Amino acid sequence: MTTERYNPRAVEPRWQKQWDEAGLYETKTDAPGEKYYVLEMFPYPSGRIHMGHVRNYAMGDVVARYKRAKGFNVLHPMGWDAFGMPAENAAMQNKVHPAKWTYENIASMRAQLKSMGLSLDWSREFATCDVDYYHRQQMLFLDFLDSGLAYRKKSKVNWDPVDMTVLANEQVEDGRGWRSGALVEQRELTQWFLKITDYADDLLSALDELPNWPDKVRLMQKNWIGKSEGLMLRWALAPQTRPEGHEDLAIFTTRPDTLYGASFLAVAPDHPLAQTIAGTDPALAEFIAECRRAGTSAEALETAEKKGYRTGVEAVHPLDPDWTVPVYVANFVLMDYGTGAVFGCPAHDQRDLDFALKYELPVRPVVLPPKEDPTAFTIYSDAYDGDGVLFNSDFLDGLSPEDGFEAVAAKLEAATLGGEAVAERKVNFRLRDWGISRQRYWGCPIPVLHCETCGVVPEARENLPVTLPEDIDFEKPGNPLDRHPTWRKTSCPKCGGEALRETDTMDTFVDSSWYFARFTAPRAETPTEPAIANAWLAVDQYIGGIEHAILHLLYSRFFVRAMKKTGHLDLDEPFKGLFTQGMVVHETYKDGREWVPPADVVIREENGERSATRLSTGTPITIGGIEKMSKSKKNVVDPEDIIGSYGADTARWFMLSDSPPDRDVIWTEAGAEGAFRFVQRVWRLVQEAAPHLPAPSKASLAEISGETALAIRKAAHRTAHGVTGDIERLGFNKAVARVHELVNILAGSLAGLSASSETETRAAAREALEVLVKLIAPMMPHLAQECWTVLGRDGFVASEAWPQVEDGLLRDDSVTLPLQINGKKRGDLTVPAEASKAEIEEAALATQVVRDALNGGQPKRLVVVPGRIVNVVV
RNA sequence: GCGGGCGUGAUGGAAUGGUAGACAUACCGGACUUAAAAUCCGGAGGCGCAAGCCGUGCGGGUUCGAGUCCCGCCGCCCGUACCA
Repeated sequence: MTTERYNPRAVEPRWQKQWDEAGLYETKTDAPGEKYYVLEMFPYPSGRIHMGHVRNYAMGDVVARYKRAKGFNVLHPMGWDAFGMPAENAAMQNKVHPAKWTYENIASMRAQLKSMGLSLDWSREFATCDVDYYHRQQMLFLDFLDSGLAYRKKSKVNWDPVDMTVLANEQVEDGRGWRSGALVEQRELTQWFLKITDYADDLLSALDELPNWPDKVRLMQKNWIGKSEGLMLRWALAPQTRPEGHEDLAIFTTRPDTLYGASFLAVAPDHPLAQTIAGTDPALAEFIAECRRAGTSAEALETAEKKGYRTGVEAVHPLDPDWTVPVYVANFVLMDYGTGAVFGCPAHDQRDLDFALKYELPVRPVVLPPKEDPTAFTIYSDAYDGDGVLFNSDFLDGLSPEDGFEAVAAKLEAATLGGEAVAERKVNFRLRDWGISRQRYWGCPIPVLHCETCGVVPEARENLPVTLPEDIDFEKPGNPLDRHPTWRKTSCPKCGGEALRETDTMDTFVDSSWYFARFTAPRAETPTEPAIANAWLAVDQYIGGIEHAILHLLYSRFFVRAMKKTGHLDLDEPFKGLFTQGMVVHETYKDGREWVPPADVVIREENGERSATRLSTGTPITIGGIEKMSKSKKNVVDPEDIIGSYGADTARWFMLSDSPPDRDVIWTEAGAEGAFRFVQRVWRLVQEAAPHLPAPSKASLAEISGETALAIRKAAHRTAHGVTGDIERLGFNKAVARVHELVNILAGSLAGLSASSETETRAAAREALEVLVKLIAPMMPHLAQECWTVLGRDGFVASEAWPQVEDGLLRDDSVTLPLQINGKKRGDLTVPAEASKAEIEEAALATQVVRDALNGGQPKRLVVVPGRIVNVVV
């Protein structure tokens, strides 16, 4: 018997062509079956797909194919997140137009994705840089503007004074511009914002309605939104010390109970009070200027050394008119949060303590931890932020922090300062409005005009789309729209006079905040066809990287609310189910200081020691750490190479098999080879058995009773049951392990199968092999299809129903329980499957191990968990 | 800095609070082969001749029983609002 080796290079394109011609994966909204929308985060068209894409899309494809087999009407589209900075960088470096660069990248990535054999509906494809798409985004923007969801305000950007351009946070390295090396300055610009804060409370409370999201993502969003209930509290400023026009200073605090521990106030460098004082205090002006040379990212601000400047202004303690504390300007206070001013309580906040120790401010503990002596309790270098009882706090002494909060709030709400209440209760959110203005070319133009008479005017809807000009130059840095000779000049739709176009384009997060809705009617004249969008949405299963846990997902959640308000959707949440996959990582290699790609490395293993040499030069190579695949470290494996040599099924199978899908997976050559061997193994198993099987659907399975045949049936049904549950829970690696087990069993029990084997065995073998083929079909669609044909079946396995599990085949007559003495396993106990607790107890006490352990005595305790364990405590 | 996560054999990992290491990779031995590859069979957490003891990043705790739950550390990863 000779078997032909499975050749994916010939088989895969052949079936892909046939699926394509049959329109197998094109979705019709009115097709039968309950709808199911599965979506993977669409890729940025960098030019080549990477292993992370293979993993992401393989997972989504398993879900899509599985749900189709379960009878659902599945929507599984693909598109391109095509605006953004890399295209502009390429334009500057290689003098290629961003559009040309982007569309060429899309063309090559589309070809690569198609070689993966994904069950995507390509007829719905679009790129966010298509005029057709951003036209509808401009319509949405105007609707948002009309409903008060878009507005302008001043905010800060990173400014490179040499390149005269705005920098993204990632373009700022150690406070300097990445190209010019110049010290970055903060600069204030008037920019466009979307009012995500209107929905802060709803975005928070609706997290509870998302049970199919990972807890960690919901928690991250909750903390990001950052709802806190506190007190807005005004401190009088001592008359001799305060500047003109600043009688008091409002701070926000969630801990008014610790007010007697206050030792300073601190305001943000941008706070009006700081600005006023800086007008007459050059040293403060210099301090503020220094703070502004830091970049705008929260990370940069918070990791910088905490510094303050003592203004000389003193603030009067709201609970004690004889007590004043100094007012500082501090680099760690954020103008965006609360009032841009805080009070410092060093004893109970680590950051305040660090600040107080540095500037030799008093540290007065006011919360006494349980079991501490109030006369001896002292704070040294660690602040105490736990619970306790208030002390050193006058009328608050003895209260809990919660009661202290209430007492202070009640007292200060009633007190007045300058004719108004000293304090008021306030709910504050950490979440800020979404700044969408970008001073860049390659993005969706914001469709408004600036008219000298009418001010800011929305572009008339009939004048949309506002398209990007094609004749641009990237010779100079900065926004090409700004210096375009004619593009800006237009007329005002309101007065007909001369007007200038807005040159800001939109953040690319806007593009990705509604693409899932556009897929439901990708060619509609309006942003959505509401009836169709409502029928398909929400996305039932969304799959993508954990790095999007907050921003992209939160913006999308905001967008469906805004689109609901403006009548484009009737939907509460965009993504019903969410799954966050891990990254694909790989070992790194270095030849001296130069990174070396894996393709140029030969690994040897001797006496358990791994060593490496460079293929092209023969020089020894240092094996480095396992890191996220990245161009800079060259530790990338090109999926095209893998698909070219092993085939798409092998790449998909390996990406699904080796690690839990939410964790990182390490790409290894050996793992890929192992997956390829398994492909061949399945092929051999099916091909060798096929000639000896009964004709399709001729096998009668009901009266099978022979031991061998029954064992085959049980194995197949047990596996089908397990794999079904695994895929439902997206446990692909476990599904793969079960399929391995089934193939191991079948390879053994079908080894000698021939035409003269028992009829029962041959019938069971056909059933088992068909189950196997259907189970692997979502993961390795080409191999499954080829096996399906070899088994004598017509048509597409992709159109076949998922295997039906016979529950009767899942049960065994007896079970073997581990038998523990004092929690340690000392034996096994085999009992009938339906044995009662009492029967198991009796059987356990009768065993030799237990009798030895008891030594004639009585057990102290007997724990029986039927189907699980028996534990005898002696 | 802050928020979130992860940590189990040589390696990737499995394990509703219930037999730690399923399944796979690498490795070792055997069969087949002139030989190799492929394939098939077998072995294997550590220590020990064995009975057994020890083992899930480190230190505590809860429990009849902890990889799993709680507290405190360490290390790595993600996010930190203009990377996508």
